Amino acid sequence: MPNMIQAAKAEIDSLMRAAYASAAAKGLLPAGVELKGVIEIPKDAKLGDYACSYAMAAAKEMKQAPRAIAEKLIKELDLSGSFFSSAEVAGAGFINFRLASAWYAGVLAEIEEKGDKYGAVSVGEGKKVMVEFVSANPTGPMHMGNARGGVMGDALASVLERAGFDVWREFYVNDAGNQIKKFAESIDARYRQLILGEDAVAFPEDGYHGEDIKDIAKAFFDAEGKAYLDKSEEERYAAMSRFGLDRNIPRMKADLEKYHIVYDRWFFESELHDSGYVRETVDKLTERGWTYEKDGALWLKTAELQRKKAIENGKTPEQAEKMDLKDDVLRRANGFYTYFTADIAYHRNKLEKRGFDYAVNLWGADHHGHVARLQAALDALGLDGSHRLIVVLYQLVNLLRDGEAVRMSKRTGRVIALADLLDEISVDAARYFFNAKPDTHLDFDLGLAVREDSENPVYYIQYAHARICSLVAALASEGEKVRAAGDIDAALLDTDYDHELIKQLSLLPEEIRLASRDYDPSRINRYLVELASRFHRFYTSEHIKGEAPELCAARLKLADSVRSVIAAALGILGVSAPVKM
RNA sequence: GCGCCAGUAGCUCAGCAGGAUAGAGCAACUGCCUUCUAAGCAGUAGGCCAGGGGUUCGAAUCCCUUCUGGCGUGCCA
Repeated sequence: MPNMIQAAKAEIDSLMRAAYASAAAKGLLPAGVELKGVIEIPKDAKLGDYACSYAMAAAKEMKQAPRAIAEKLIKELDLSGSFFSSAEVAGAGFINFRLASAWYAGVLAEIEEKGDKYGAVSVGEGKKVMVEFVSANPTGPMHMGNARGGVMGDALASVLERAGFDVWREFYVNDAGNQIKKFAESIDARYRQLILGEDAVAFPEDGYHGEDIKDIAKAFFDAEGKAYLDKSEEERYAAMSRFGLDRNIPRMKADLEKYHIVYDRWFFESELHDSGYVRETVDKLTERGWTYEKDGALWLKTAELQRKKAIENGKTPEQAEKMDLKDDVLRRANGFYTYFTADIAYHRNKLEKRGFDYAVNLWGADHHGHVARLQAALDALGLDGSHRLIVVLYQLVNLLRDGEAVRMSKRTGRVIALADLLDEISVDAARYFFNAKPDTHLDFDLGLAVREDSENPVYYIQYAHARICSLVAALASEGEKVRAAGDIDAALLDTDYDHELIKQLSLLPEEIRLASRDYDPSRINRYLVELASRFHRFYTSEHIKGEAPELCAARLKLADSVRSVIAAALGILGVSAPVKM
């Protein structure tokens, strides 16, 4: 069932076609021209509620001035029984339509019918999409960038769900490879320092220097005593990395759950190695002729693949030749696979083995160099990575307090950790503020996030919701319940405030469609601020309680619809909708 | 060098599947609570959309180019 925006646009299209057929039949306009152009909502509501550019687009082919065509078409327009009360020619040849009360009533009815599912659209067609986000190294505590990625990933997943995709949330745990080796070496060094003294054991140059490593070593010592002092390096590393991961991963889960982020699965990189899937993936690339051996290592021809891709994307062969590209190592001379190789295998696992139509990843912007080559590698496997792997890059977070940069955490003397942030601000504020437009640096101001006034958009939105809840409760206690959409007279909602508010309500499905198209859930933030703003304006200028019964009922219904839509949209962002403030 | 992203009001940003006079919030000033939450509302101001070319009825939006900033360019992850 189409939403009210689609319904309005579809109706304008058919009205215009009927008008053109009629005008052509009378010989007023040349026949046989295919009508095209856009039907849109004008930026300035004074111009009209919907605008149609068909007359302008047809001007050339009809060999008439756009305004003249528009005048002829409008004479043939029959608006009776439609969603529109009037139409007029304006500007260079626009035809502007004015909505009638039946359409406004339709919006309220749709909101009532869909409830907290209002805004859902079906562009996803049930396709399976995996959203992989955060995927922080399990070798230490998470930081602000992870918080942003977590909040954005979770909100994006929700947006895609509302857009009709079959969504799966996943955390990729890098529990194999070089950094785990460093992790184990670091714990081992701290463990032995604990027993033998700090000076007796050298700490690895490129090890993890954080206090958390000492804590892990201490816990390991408490559990095992000196038993591991004399064991082989291999045994020590295996036991310590296992011990460290078993301690860190549940903490990461707990930290993310504080932000109300829950995954369908935590996928372990080691699984890909242990099952032979990484090797099998490399073999497949070799079979297809995309690898070669050099200096004892196995290489992937990523340069050639990326040039091919660049040419497909419209670059000239000369430009592609000029690109400074290098091939990548899949298997090092020491026999170990690189992180890149495991990543290729992981994405093959997503797209091929597990049958996801799309893999959406949220990465910090510093990883942007990997996007093209991972896509290229998946292309080489015949998986169309250029289209099925979508990477959303987000810039890092600058933490500010009242305009000044915050670098240190008071508690640890180090960069503020994910979990500590919630000591200062609410989950709602974190979820709202981190969900900003991904491709710009985010200045996150702790002072602003805790402010309780109009400068803080979270409170502004939540306040609108609470205001309505309190209004509904006050009227209910006087026996005035919110009526069903069919039982109010929508024609009484006839002020500009009413109309602007209802039109904003009608926009949520469109916002969700665009947010999913652009992989940008922050559209919902902006939508909510605008909705709250229009509600506050309506509320200030129009009374509800004490008005004539029918008017009171109509306005109450409108307010309650706003309440429902705010709650639904906040729900997508994972922000609460308080009943009282 | 090459690649990706960004450059719109003093600040933070919308608008970028081409449409009408380029928007909002903040900061500044002025008003509004004897009826539903003032955590709210109303009003005043600010611009060569980084520069230059092109495409067309029409460009902040598309193309080319120059400049500025961020990031990347490992047998690291």
